[in-house]
Amino acid sequence: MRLGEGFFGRDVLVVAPELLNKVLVAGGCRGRIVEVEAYGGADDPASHGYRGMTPRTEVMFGPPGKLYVYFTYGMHWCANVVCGADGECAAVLLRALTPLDGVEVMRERRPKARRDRDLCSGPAKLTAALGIDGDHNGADLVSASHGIEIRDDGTPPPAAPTQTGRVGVTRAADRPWRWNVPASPDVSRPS
DNA sequence: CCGCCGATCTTT
DNA sequence: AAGATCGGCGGG
Repeated sequence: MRLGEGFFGRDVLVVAPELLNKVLVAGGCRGRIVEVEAYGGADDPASHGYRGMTPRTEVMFGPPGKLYVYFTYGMHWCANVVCGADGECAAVLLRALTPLDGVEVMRERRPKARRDRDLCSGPAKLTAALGIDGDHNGADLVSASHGIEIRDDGTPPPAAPTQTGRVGVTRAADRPWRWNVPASPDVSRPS
C-alpha cells in the first residue's frame, strides 16, 4: 500500500527510522530504503531551514508528504520527504536504496556505477538512478502527482536500526539522526 | 579498501 | 565562501 499523509505528518524523528525498508517508486524503478537522515528547522543548525524559510526551503515548511529536492555541489540532486505538521520545517533525507526493479534503466542513468550496489548507495546517486531532479521539487507522494510514491510492501523496519551521526554535516555533527538497515551492503558508507 | 582532491554552481 | 556529494587516483 502507498503511504499516506497520516504516515508523514508525525515527528520527523519517528518517521525517519520507520521509512527503512519501505519501497521508493520513481522513474520506472523501485528501490528499498536502507539509509535515511532526519533534519529539523530552527532547532537544527545542520538543516537548510535553520535560518527560516527561503525560496529554496519553501517546500520543507509546507504540508507533509511532499518531496523536497535540492541542488548541491554544482551538479547533484538530493531528495527529502517532508514530515511533521504544515508550517513546521522537518524532512527526511533519502540516502541509500537497495535496487529492486528497473536495474537496467538505473545502469543507463548511472553508467559510472560498476556494481549494482553502487547504483543507489548515496543521496545523489539514488536520485540520478531513479531520474529525480529539480522538476520533482514539491511532488506529492500521497497522490503520486509526479509518478513518485513510497510503498509499504509488508517488510517491517528493522527492530534495531543502526544509528549514527549525519554524514557530511559540520554543525550538530554529534546528533544521532542517521539510521540505516544493519549489515546492508547498499548503504552510503559502512557504519 | 581507504584517503585525498577536483569538479561545478547555487545559496548565503 | 561553503556546501546534507561523487568518482578518479594513488598508496597500503
